[in-house]
Amino acid sequence: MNIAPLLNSISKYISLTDKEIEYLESKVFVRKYLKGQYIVQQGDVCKYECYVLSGCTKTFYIDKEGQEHIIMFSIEDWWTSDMGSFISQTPADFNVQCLENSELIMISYDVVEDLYREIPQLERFFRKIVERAFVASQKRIVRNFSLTAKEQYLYFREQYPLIEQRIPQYMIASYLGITKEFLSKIKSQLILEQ
Amino acid sequence: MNIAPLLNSISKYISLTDKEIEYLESKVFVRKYLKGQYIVQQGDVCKYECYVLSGCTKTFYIDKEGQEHIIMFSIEDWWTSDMGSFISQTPADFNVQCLENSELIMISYDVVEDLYREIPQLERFFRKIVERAFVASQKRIVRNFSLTAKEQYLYFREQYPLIEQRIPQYMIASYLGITKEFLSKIKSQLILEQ
DNA sequence: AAATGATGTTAAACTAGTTTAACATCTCTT
DNA sequence: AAGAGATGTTAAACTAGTTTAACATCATTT
Repeated sequence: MNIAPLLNSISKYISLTDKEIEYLESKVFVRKYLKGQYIVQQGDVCKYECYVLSGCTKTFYIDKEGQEHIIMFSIEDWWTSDMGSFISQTPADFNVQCLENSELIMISYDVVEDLYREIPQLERFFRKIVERAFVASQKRIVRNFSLTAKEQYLYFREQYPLIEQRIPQYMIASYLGITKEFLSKIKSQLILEQ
Repeated sequence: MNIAPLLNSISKYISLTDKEIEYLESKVFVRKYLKGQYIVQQGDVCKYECYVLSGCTKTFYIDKEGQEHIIMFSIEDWWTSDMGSFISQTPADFNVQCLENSELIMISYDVVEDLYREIPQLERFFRKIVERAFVASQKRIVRNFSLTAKEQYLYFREQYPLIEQRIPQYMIASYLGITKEFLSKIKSQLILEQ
């Protein structure tokens, strides 16, 4: 089982003993998903926090008009789940679906308390991970408030060049909160400008 | 020094020994601000995480056109700061200003590591606080995506009735991401409807 | 190579929310 | 009680982004 990328990621914030690494390894598992498969479904209780080893996922919800809205993408070395559902074990607001064949490290709700008890430092690691996620989320709200759709697209392209290449345009439009037609218009404007 | 409300809030997630409470008490302090005073200023490094004992604050930023955008309000029993600035000790994106005379418990960046070392459980407490803040922030993004301005206003009114009464309408408009003129229009529509 | 389904483009008509500007009301200070 | 400053309202002209609908392109399957 190859959890090395996760251990490497953890080691940026805390250092674990060999025993702790062994314990962590014994409590998590790796799971493969095919393109199109769901990791979390809206309405189900989210049982896992997932670390992406390879592949790509989208987190989205379907609104009352049946429209899909993409909240985030996750690629290698990112975390994904429906945190609201996970922490309170209530029905998920979001779906998480694989956009490519993917390999994830799964941390179950059933073991996460054991992990925190045996490896108290993990509490710190996840605190820091969530702090960063919160800051990123606030910054996204700021961008929504003060940037035009075109500016938001340029920001996305600059910030996540790797993601843009792997994902169809209409999903990027959904992530930006605009229609695919309008994104298409923005792109043709940008081509004319340069 | 009255930190009882904070201790009460902490006790919902973890339990502290008398010694730990004493240590916590020795490391934090209470500070009073007058209406209009700034707790954090855009561009400065945010030195504190603040727990609101009494009063009310707004967190906002000024965009490149000089427009103010309100990110959040904080009242009794809420936390406030510029977390992005605090965790990485870099210049703040946000201002935090008091809308009423306020009393805050201040936790300095200089002592927060001591606190985590002496009271490891606090790591858990803050992890949970930030998890909730992150979930709330994601839900706000969802509302921005799928609700009209009127629906967002109704949600705000239902969710934070206490805040609405304490704050001028134009700040609520700013929080919702709309102009004060349009909020005024929404309100007159709502009056006609009922 | 034809057919199918998924993705992307273009353009016209439309709408939610903005801008501008004038005016109304309220509260605090003197 | 008069004036000033902050807050709130109304309405007309405007614009960023949506909707609808038709068509273009590309990859995959048969």
